[in-house]
Amino acid sequence: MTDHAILLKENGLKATFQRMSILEVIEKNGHMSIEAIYDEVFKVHPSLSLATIYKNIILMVEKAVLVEVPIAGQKSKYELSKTDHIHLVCTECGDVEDKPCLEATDKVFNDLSLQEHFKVNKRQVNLYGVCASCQMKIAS
Amino acid sequence: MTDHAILLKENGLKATFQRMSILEVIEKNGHMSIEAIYDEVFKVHPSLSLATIYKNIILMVEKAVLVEVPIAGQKSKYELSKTDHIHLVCTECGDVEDKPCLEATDKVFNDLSLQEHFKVNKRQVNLYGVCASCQMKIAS
DNA sequence: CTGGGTGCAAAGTATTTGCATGAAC
DNA sequence: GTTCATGCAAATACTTTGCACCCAG
Repeated sequence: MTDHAILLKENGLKATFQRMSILEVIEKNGHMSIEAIYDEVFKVHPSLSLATIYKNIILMVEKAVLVEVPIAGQKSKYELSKTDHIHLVCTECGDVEDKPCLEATDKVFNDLSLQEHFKVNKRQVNLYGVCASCQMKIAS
Repeated sequence: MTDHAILLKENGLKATFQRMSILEVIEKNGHMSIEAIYDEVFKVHPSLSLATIYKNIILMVEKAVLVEVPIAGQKSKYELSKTDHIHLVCTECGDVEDKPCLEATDKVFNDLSLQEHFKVNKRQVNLYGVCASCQMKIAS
């Protein structure tokens, strides 16, 4: 049984071929929009319908198998749940990279949580800018 | 001439009644979805069309009069451009509060910008949790 | 005046739903 | 076998566009 099958089972979901394919393409690409997931999964399983993608993304986000990454100026992308990190969003090509979350920020956010009578459960940090590869394209 | 009119002019936009109304309701409410903006502006100016809201939001985001605030599990909200801050997003009622951005995080992000060959232009920090007022509702 | 802005209605996308069929366990 | 998931097609919701008319500068 594959890791993805186990992950699904642990969350009370049947390990269908469709779900496994979705998790595979997201794992391979890191962060993907619904449309991009569909295009990729379609290559492997052409009969898979877009409705199935929608239903499963919603379900897997509810079960916390996936996380929605909302991004200014784009449709949301989805990633596998993993330890906290920062998103570097390139405003030229739209790509998203992960950076480890630094301890310093951890502490700041935790303090804030205590101060504010606001019980923080999750955080999302997006830094928007231009990635190395797009900087080079622009320069040339 | 009002502040909003000046703000629009400075960015090369005519100060129409519609645009002024949009800015007013956003200023009053802090963070609003397209739908919410429409509902509020409609009260003042019932002939205003949703298409006009869309056209103007897009325009004002381009001109940096407004900022899109993308939020997991909701449609994006829009706020007036202002100094950097953190968003506390309540996952119960959907409301968004601002908190000043702490110097400590500032420094961390700036350092990261230098390290990473990634030119950061803008940042967005969302902390998701339960606001004080919803915590009380849940408890009772 | 005149150019840009608005409102309307229609077109285009994106997302959700209901239901008959099919697959996982 | 049962239960839950899928695929399809239709419905709904969201967003954009084109164009005739109107208003701010």
